Amino acid sequence: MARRSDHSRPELTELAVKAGVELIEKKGLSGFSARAVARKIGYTVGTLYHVFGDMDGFMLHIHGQTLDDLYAFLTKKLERSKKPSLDILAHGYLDFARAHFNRWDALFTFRTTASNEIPPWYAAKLRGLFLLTETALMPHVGNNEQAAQKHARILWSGIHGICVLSVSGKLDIVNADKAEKQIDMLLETYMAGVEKQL
Amino acid sequence: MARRSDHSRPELTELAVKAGVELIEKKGLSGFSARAVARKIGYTVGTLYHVFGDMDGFMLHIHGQTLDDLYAFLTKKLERSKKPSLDILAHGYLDFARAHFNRWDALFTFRTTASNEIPPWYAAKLRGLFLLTETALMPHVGNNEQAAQKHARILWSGIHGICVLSVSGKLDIVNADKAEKQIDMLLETYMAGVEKQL
DNA sequence: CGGCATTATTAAACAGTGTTCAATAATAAT
DNA sequence: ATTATTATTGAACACTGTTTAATAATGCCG
Repeated sequence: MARRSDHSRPELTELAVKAGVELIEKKGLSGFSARAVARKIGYTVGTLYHVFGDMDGFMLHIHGQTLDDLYAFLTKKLERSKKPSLDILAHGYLDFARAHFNRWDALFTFRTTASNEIPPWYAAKLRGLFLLTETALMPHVGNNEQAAQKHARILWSGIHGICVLSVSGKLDIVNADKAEKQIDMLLETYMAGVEKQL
Repeated sequence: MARRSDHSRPELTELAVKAGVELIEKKGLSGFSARAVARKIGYTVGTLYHVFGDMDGFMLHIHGQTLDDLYAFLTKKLERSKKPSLDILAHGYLDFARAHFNRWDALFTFRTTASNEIPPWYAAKLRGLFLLTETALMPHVGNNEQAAQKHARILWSGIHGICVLSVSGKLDIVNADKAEKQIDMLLETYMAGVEKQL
C-alpha cells in the first residue's frame, strides 16, 4: 500500500494530471482511463476518485492544464513577434491544435453533465483566453470594449470552426485551401467588414 | 431466434438506424450502445455486427441519416422563404442543431479511425450540404465558383463555430449575444468585407 | 423433392470501462 | 496511548465493444 505521505494532495493531483495529459497526448482519449492513470502513478482507481470525485472532475483538471498551456503558448508568441496580434493569435491557435491535437480535441469532445457545472477557476481560464483576442481587437474597433467582445467571440468561433474542420481532417471533402490561408482570408475579409462598418 | 426472413437486409439496416437515432435523440450518446439498439429491435448484438461491421460503421449510417435530415430541413426552409438564402441557411443550421442537439453533437464527437475511411456515399452527402451554401453565395461573388467555394467554407466554419460555442452552452462564459445575433453579425460583417474586396 | 452449402442469428465469453464500498492501513487529535 | 479521521486498497457491479463457435434458416442444385 502506498504510504499516504508519499505525496501530499496537491502533489498527487499534479502527478495524476501529468500522467493523464501524457496518456491523452500519446494515445488519444481512447488510451485514457482511470485504471491506466492509476497504473502509471502507482496508485489505485479509488485514490483518483477520492481526489477528483469522478472522471469528469479529473478531465476538467486535465483540460485546465491544456488551457494553461495554450495561454502560455499564445502569450509567448505574442511577445516574440512584431506582426499584428490577431494574426499571431489565430495562427497560434491552429498551431497549438496541430501540435497537441489529441488534447485539444478532447477539450471539445468533453461534455459537462448537468450536475457537474463548470467551476469558477475553469471559467476564469477561458475568460483569460478570450481576453487575448478582445485586447488584440480593441484598436480595430475604436477601443469600444463591447464591440471588441462581440467581434472577438465571432472571430474566435470562425477560427475554431476552421480548425475543427481542417485539423480533424474528417470533413476535408472539398478541395479546400490550407487552413492557414482560410484563416488569413477570414481575418482579412471580416476585418475589412468591421472597418467598413465603423 | 428471429427468423432471418423477418426483415430483409435493407429493412434491418433501416430498423437499426432508426432505433439508434431514437436512442441518441432521446438519451444522447451515452444512451446509445450496441446492446441497447439490439434490445430495441429484437435482435442481438451479433446481428448488428454482421450488418454494420463495427460500431463505427453503424454510427456512420446514423450520421448519414442526420445529414439527410439536415439537408431536407434546410432545403424546405429555402423553398418556403423569400429572405436571402444565406440567412436561411445559417439560421436553419442553428435551428437544426438546437432541435436535434444530441444527434448534431454526435456528428462531431465522432472520430473516424485511421482504418475506417469515410465512404464515398457519406462524402457525397457532405458535398451536397456544402453546395447549398456555395450556391447561395454565388450572386455575392460575381458568380465566381472558386470564390464561392472558399467563402462558403469559411462562412460555414464560422457559423458552425458559433453554434458549437453557444448551443453546447459550455463555453458561454462571456455575457455574449444570443447565437442568432452573432450569426447576423458574422454574415453582415463578413459579406461587407466580401463586397469591399470585389 | 432431398441434401448440401451458405448465410443469419444467437448465446456466451473476453477484456476493458466508470463507479461504489467495505475493510484496512496510516495519520492526526485528544 | 487511545480514539477519531482520513487515505488507500481490492474486490465487486453493471456496463461497454468485439469475437467466436454453435445453430437455425435459407438458397441452390441435382
